[in-house]
Order: sequence, then structure tokens, then C-alpha cells
Amino acid sequence: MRGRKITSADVAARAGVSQSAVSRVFTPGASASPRTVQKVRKAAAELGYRPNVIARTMASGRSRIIGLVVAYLDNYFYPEALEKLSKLLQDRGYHVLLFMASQTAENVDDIVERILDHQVDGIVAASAGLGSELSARCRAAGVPVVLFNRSQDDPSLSAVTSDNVAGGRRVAEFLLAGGHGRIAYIAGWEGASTQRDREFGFLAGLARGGAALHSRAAGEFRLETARTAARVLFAGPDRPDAVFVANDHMAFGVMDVLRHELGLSVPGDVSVVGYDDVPPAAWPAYDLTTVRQAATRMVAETVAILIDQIEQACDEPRRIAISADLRVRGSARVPAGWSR
Amino acid sequence: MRGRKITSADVAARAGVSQSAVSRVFTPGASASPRTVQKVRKAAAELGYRPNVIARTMASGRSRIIGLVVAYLDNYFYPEALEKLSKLLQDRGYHVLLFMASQTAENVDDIVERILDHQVDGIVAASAGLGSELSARCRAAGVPVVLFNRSQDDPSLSAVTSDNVAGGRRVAEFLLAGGHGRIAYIAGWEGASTQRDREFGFLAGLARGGAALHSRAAGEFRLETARTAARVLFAGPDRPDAVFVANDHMAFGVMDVLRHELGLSVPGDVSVVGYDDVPPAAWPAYDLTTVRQAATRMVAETVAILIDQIEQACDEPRRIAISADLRVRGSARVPAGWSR
DNA sequence: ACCCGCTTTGCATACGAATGCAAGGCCGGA
DNA sequence: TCCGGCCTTGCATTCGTATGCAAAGCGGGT
Repeated sequence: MRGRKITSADVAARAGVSQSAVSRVFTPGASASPRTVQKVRKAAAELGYRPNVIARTMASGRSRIIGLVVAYLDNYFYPEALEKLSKLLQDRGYHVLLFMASQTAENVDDIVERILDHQVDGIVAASAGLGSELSARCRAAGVPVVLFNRSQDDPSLSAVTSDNVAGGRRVAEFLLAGGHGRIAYIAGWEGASTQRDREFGFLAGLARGGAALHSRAAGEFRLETARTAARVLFAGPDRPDAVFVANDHMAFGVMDVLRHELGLSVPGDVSVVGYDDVPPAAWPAYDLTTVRQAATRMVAETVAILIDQIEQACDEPRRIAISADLRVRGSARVPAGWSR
Repeated sequence: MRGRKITSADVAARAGVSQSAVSRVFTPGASASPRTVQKVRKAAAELGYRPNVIARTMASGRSRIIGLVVAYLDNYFYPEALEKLSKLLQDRGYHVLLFMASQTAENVDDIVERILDHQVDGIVAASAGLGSELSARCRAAGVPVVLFNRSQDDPSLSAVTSDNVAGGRRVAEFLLAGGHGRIAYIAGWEGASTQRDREFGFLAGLARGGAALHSRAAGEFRLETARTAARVLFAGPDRPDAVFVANDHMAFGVMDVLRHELGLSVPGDVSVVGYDDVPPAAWPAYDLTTVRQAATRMVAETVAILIDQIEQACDEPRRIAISADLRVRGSARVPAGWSR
């Protein structure tokens, strides 16, 4: 037995006003006299009326919903970002409709089509790219898109990342200053701009210090692959004395292999540096030196861009790279003179 | 310049049929002749038509959206569950609208009201309770609610948990069998049924083994509080030789304090057991013995209940406790004869 | 007392698809 | 050939709110 729903017409009848008056009372910025407001609020409270968001969307064309595409949540950078994103949007009266891009099943483009079906006011694509015809459709539909922690060439897409190139460079400088001579790199998924930029900056930094990469393996941003990569890199006699891992998630796996499988000491035998500064990086068990990718600021920028484009119809896409500082902890030898 | 939207009427005109015919072609189970289907599909493809989900919701009264309330994502049990939940629902044609219950700002009831405004077809409340008048409103609105990883007395609410009592008991048996004599407990947030049930089972298990609790401290399910609790419990000379921590998230913090602040060996000096079996529990750095709370099965049951209630209108609420086995790893002394 | 201008209000319609109802088409059986 | 019944189809209406427009109300200045 589900009670009939209370509509604005019911409230109007009880308050002795028109349905539009009720609507105006619940529409911020609409004109209504104090007397009307009071009558309507009273009637609404007595009936337990709540505006129907779907109908509102239908009529106004604005859903106050943001579609979010995420590929995986096992890299703990994303839960953190998701939590902050959702909260920030809630504060602005928006909500997140979640779409998981199961890496296997479907491609992101299909998902974005489905997102558009929901009449979202904006889209955030975290760690995912967009086909160019899809980005065109979004533009045609007037739905702004922000790439989060990824960027791509399409100039019509906004993107928020950390300054991956500078971050990578900084790691190189740090490791060189620490006197490391055999420096390795474990890469992320090669299709990701973050991977490419981090590696580019890192290699540039090494080169500028007159050094070259000792060895390299692909980790694909996946834990198990990174572990395998570590086993391979550290198999021979001429093993690295430092390794930069393209994100923290993989770095944990690498440290585990080094310490618990190969019996190496970190940072005694090998220095390990990660990227992201996810919460577990600060846990004493890992105490991982890493590049801080400020999720809070990245999310704030993402929301700012989105809201601007939605509400001001300020149409220019923006691309932002948040500065990325090194977080010096205990997993890598600290050069003399560097403060933690 | 946003192109005018393509509606079913546009498709109808181009295909030479009525708008209802178009609607029927896109409504599974509606009757349409093969000829009509073909004409409509062709026209739709040519125009790039996609049904407007909002309008469909408006007309049909069903949104195929599930509202999800989560309090925090820093306990990594929830990202895992969220990912699985979202994927499973996507496979069934549903989507997740996310609501973060910032523990400070608002209470869950307010949030659920806002969820209801969105005409969701169902609600999942993860680690959160519901006021009784709110649960009545949901019932009145015909919106099924499933509590995830929490249960409460209200018999109109479905709930999916692990068998926390049995899980707690099993930990007690394991620790006693391991010959521990000074067994401590670090509690979760006292308002949570999971906390109460785990402790109840644990104490019952101790009692049945003729033992009593050595000491207890409150961890509130929060990392920092758990660390403090560990410092307090292990401050005196008569420190515990085993501690059951109410979830893994806190257990990591406890292990870190024991090892890196107090210089104790785990499991040499102290055995630590957690609850949840989140992914990092299996990482060698922690290698945490814990109670496996099968997220996959819990999510599957949650979805099953939800869909049943939505689609069959099978109205009886169900409460399910998934069996919870001990995952024996290296953080606690293993009794002779127990297999890992 | 009169007029101008701003605020408030109601009316009517739009948003886009789903669906009850009745009419039309088609088929088979007698 | 005629009739009954089922499958298709279109018409008209519905869902609940927002909003353009025009009318009404109100207040102040002269």
C-alpha cells in the first residue's frame, strides 16, 4: 500500500494558491511574497511535500547530476578522490551518478553515451579517455567534460592532473642527489598520459643530471604486474639501487617483493619512490617517499571548472596541472641536506 | 551552439509511424511488428536518437537508479564493495547515485530524504542506520531499502551482513587455541551492529573457552583512534599477548604502532587479528590474519534482494548473514594443527 | 486623486516518453 | 464467405514541475 504521492498541486490546493506559486517558493531566486512563502511552506510541511527532482529536471532541462566514469577503485587514489568529489558536489547541490568502466567489458565511449541518456549536467572521466566523436557529442549536447588525472590532445576537453612531468623530474633529482647509480623505472599503463608524462619528466631529470636509466619494466598500474616487474628487474646480479614506480599502488607491491621475497632492505639496499601519496604511503609499514598528488586540490579544480561551465556557460575548456611536491619519507635514502 | 535534441517524435516522423510506436520499439516487451521495429531502428540510427531516461522515468515511474549512502571510503572494504555493487547493478540496467554521509555534517535521514527526491527505485545504506520514521517513508513510497554491512531491529528493513557473531567467536577460538592468555579487544564504533555483534561473539567464544578479556579500548573504526587505543592498551607492564581489532582498517594502524612505535614483534610478542579481509590484509607487509567478509557475496545478495523487491514486488524484507571464515595468515601465532 | 513602475500571481503550456483504450489489420476455422 | 480473436497501431492523456506572458496588486511621488 503506497500512499499517493504529494505533488505541488496538492500543496497549492491546501495553501490556497496556484501550483506555480508553490513551484516558485521552492525555486531559489523566484519571486514570491513573504505571505505566500509562509502559507506554502506551512502547507508543504503539513503534507510532507518534497519536490520531485525528476519532474524538475524534465521541466528545467537541468538535472544537477554529474556523471562519473571510473575504471578501478583498487588504486586508493580514486576512492579518496571520489569521496571528496562527491562531497564537494553535494555542497553545491549536485550529485554523482557512478559508472564503472569495467576495463574488460565495455569501452568508455559506450558508457559516456549511457551517461548522456541521463541528461547529466556534466561528466567527469577519471583515468579514462574519450573518443573524439564522443567528445563532440558531449559538446553538441552542451555537456561539459572534465578529464580527471588524465589528459589528452582534444582541445575541447578540460583536464585536471598533477604536474606529472615536474613530479617525475623531481624524483630523478632526488635520487641522483642521493647518490644512486643504478636507477630503474617501473612504468604504468602505457596508454595513460600520466604514465608518459611521469616517465618523460623522470628521464629528462636523469639526463639533466648526466645519468641514464639502468633498467625499466612495465607495471601497467596493476599490483600483480608490478610485482612481476620487480622480480624481473631485481633478478640479475647487477640489480638497481633505486627504483621509481609510476604510482604508489604498484610501489607497495614492489616493496613487498623486495623485502619479503628477495630479502632486500628498503632503503638500505634499494630506494623506492612512488607517485600519488595515497593514505597507505604514510603508514609506517611502507613509509613511502612519493610525489604528492593533492587529491583535494585536483578535485576542487575539477568541480570549479565543471560548475563554471554549467552555470556561467563559460565555454572555454581549461587544462590544469597542480604542482606536485616530493614527500620525503623513509623508503629512499635521503640526500644530505634534504629535509623530510 | 547545442543542436536541438532528437526526440521520439522526430524519429516517428522520419519513420512514418506514431510516437507511441517509437516508444514501443525501445520498450522491451512491448508489441511491435518486425516491419515497424526495422523502420524505427533505421530512423533512430540515422538521427542518432537515444531515449531520454529522465522522461522515461517521469512517464513510467521507474528510474532504474539505486541510491547509495556511504559514510566513508577510507576503510577499503567499501571501495571494493562499491565497485562490485555498481558493476552488478549496471549489468542489470541499474545505476548508482552516490551520497556521502559526511559523518559530521548531516545525518543519514536527511540524506535519505534527498535520495527519495530523486525517485530512486531502491536504496542501499552502507554502514549507516535509518531512523524509523524514515524507513516508514521509504515503505510508503514503495522504495525498498537494504542495509549493507549493518543491521538494525526495524523488521521492515532488509539487511546483508557477514555472520559477525560467528566470526567473532571464531577469532576467540583461534586465539585461545594458540595459547594466548592476555587477550585484548579494540572495538569499533559502538553504535554499529557490526561492532556489537563481533564483540558479542568474541566474548562468548572466550567465555566458552573459560577465558576472559584482558583489556579493551575503543577504536571507533577510525585509524587514528585505533592507534591511540593501541598505545593505551600496550602502555603498562602487563601488556596483552593478543589483540582482536574490530576491523582491518584499524588493525593496520595497530600493527604499525606495535611494530614501529613500541618495537614489538608481531606475531612474536603480540598476535593481531582483524576483520574484513580487505586487500591490504593480504599484502606481505601486514600479512594479517583476519575474518573474511566476502564482499562479492554480500554485494550479490544485496542486489538480489533489491531487484526482487523492485521487480517482483516481493515485499518481504530479508536479512542475510554471510558465513565468515577465518583467514589465517602470519600476524598471529598459529595453533598447532591449524592449516593456513 | 492619478499615474508610473515594480512585484506578485495565475494561466497555460512545455518537457519527452509511456500507456490505457479502441480501432484497424490479419489469420484461421467453420 | 463470414466471424471470432489476436496482434499492431495511433490517439489522447499522464507523469510533476518550471516558466513566459499578461493581468493584477501595491506603493510612492506629485
